[in-house]
Amino acid sequence: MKPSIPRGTRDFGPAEMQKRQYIFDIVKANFRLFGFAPIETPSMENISTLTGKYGEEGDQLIFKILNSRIHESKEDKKEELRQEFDASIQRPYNTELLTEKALRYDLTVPFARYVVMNHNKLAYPFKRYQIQPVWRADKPQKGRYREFYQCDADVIGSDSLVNELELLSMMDKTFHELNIPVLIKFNNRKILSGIAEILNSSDKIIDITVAIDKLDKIGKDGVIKELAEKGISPESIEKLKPLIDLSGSNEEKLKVLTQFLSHSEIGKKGIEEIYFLLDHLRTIAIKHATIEMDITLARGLNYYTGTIFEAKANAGTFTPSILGGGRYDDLTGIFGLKGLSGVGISFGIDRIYDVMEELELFPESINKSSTTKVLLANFGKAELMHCLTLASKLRTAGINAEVYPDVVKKIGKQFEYADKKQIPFVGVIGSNEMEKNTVMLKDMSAGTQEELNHDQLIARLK
RNA sequence: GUAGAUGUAGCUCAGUUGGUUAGAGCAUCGGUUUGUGGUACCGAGGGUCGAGGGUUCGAGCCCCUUCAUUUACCCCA
Repeated sequence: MKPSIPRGTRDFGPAEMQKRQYIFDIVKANFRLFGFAPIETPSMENISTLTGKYGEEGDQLIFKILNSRIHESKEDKKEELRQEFDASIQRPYNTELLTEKALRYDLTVPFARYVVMNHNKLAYPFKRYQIQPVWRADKPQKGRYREFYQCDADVIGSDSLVNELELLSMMDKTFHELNIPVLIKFNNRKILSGIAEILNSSDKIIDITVAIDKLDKIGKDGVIKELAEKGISPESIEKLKPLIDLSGSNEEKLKVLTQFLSHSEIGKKGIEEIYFLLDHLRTIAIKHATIEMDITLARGLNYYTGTIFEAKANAGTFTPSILGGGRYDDLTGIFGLKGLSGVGISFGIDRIYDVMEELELFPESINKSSTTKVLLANFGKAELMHCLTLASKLRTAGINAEVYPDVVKKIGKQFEYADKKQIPFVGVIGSNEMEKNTVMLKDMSAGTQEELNHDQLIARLK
């Protein structure tokens, strides 16, 4: 049998893990620096926890888990199961008779569930980070996987826009440390709601923003055509024209918007919030990222209600969104806990990896498959035991060391192993060295070697 | 869902209008070298050409079906 893995999933070898870990470490360090504490939640949730939170399209991308041991059901139940199975082939959902559990689709909804279940134990505002895989039953493509990691940081129980500022600052710092030139776009759902209010078509707001978002790709006429196809009235399209044409600096765009939304309370609130963020960007000293307001930024997840964020690499040809996030006023409400506002972001580490790979941003030092500093090569059983003692001495000194565990005919094999694993030094211990209590240390890249006693060896490798 | 591309050795891929025993590089193993890898040279093993059917004297190549992978649209990290 030829082995394979499910599509949209990947194995990660040591060399890839080294680089992935590098990203995780930087992200995690920044989460901690900004006061976020870690939690983890189960890979699977009750399906009722997840459905209805991600919009119609999102719901269909949830990976469902078939109920276990259905073969043990009583006979009358089996008939019911059969009917449900037949029915579920005809429609895009099935009941909990077949599926009670599902793999998590993101980390935000499980977080909301966690907050509700642990309400009395938490100190608000509660700041948590969470780095775990999520699963989506999407069709895989470049930069789109069925299993991928999200790195979330959310603060819940505070409606202050200072949280948004802190998150912006954290994004800037993190991407700076990763050395990724980044464009952070932000918008406010209240503005989108305002636009819908003015046009009197709140149900079409997603269609409208999606259409406007395509301006770059299909041009102004294309956008207008798409709006018409989505059932937007000609009068509304006429009204929208200044927004389609929106360009210039953040200030110029806001001026147009302010006028457009002058009769929408919620729209005006959105503008106020955006001004707050823009006014204080200087305070938080964004050093690296380009920050841009973009009223076409909509984001699919339907729980966002305020600020929304998205980041893309600002270089290269492969520029998928590598971070998303936003504010949700009432995510815990559906789980019965009202009045907790939250805001959070999610780094998409798999795409960050792909982008960094394309732009060759991984530092040389981590670009190898092993962290071993020295391999102790041996010539026989007695030498091998001697190596073990020396290895533990090296490790006590904090030097990553490994011992070649087999006694082999050709010593070259051990050098070959070190070479393949890119181990920089090989310590050779034969009977000569053992007698003198020394090591013949070879520098693998230079090809040179010198005989050292144990103290010299440690000093040399430190 | 819609459209395109690709399936040949463990991996990456060649393979001429259809014509003897299907090739290369890398990897593996052995040797040149029984105290030295990466470089060089010599040799070896390894294939139901994704699967099934059809056309033909003859199919890796043409036709049909099917499965898998992949890219784009939609949406998203």
